[in-house]
Amino acid sequence: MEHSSKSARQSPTPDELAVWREYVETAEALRQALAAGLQSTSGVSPGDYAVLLALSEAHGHKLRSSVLAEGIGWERSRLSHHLGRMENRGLIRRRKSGSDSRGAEVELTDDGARTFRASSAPHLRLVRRFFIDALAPEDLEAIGRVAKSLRRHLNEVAVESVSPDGG
Amino acid sequence: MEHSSKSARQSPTPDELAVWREYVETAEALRQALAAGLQSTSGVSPGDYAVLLALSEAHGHKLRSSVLAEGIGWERSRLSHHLGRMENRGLIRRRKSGSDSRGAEVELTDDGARTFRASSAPHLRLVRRFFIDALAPEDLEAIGRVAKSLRRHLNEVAVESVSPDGG
DNA sequence: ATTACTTAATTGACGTGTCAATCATCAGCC
DNA sequence: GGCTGATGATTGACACGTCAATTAAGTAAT
Repeated sequence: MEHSSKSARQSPTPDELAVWREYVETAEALRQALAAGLQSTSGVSPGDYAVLLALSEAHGHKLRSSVLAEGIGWERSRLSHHLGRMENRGLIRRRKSGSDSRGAEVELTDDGARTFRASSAPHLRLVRRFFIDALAPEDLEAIGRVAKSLRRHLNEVAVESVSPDGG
Repeated sequence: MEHSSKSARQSPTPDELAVWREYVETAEALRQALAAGLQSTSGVSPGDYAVLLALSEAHGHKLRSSVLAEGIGWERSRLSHHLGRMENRGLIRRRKSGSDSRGAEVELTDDGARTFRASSAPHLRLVRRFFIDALAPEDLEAIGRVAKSLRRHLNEVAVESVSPDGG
């Protein structure tokens, strides 16, 4: 392997790093702007929104805890903590599942359903204003394509990191 | 204003929404992968890293608290909490500033400097592996360009949101 | 049926982030 | 000096996220 050849380089070049920083800071700003909007228009957090959305789309407005976790890509424990908080606010309800009584069924309350309906439209408007409206159609297409490929790459490389020669 | 004309539409189309979701999930996965890598290789969080980096680059390895906050784009209170934790771990030190004794000077300890040196290379390697290596050069360029424009747009629109007709 | 293993979910501890309230100091003014 | 208002930073309360440990219930082997 050649020293200083492109494939042997381990750290990003200054130019690459600049793009990385630009990306990270923008992603963070976007995340925060959306979270603030959601909070101020409807009093829900992004986490609340994800849970309410998934339950709203589910048959009978209820899901097994594990299925819900899988669906929104959360760790079990994170979901458990979050559901506890949402249950205290009356947005959802938990009950033991009939078929497998280890499992819990998470169910949207009427209040939760109402809250989701109220938060959805303002949230989507903000997604449009903050994200879609900023982008030319070809940029939007490019983002979708690049994000998909980034994610695939990330999964591949993440596997390596667990194996002996990975880090 | 025409109903259902493009400019009057408020919510994203399903296609636009799909790109948005792809983007959000990828950004989140990337964030998390980097954080986990940083944690496991050097025992520092992304927040720690940001603070250590800024102080490492500062003259005399020290900065006014407010300057540091500005530099890394954090709220004062967030920084204050974080510095408290870092001070407990011996990574930084705080002392009253001479010129304006409201202000605090934040100073990197030797241990903090060592920790940053140890964490920097592995972190940059991961940035390369997870981000740069996944992208064709023209994609990287596109990301930089799009991120910049997104951020500009976000700042403009955020201002409107504070004014009477904004939300 | 008891033992052992696995799986579903919760819990506790602790680091992180935000908001509002507070404390201390500085600057201008009388 | 002694107000007053702005500014730098901290604090407390509470929501959020991760990790490791735990509880509870299902499954398999003997």
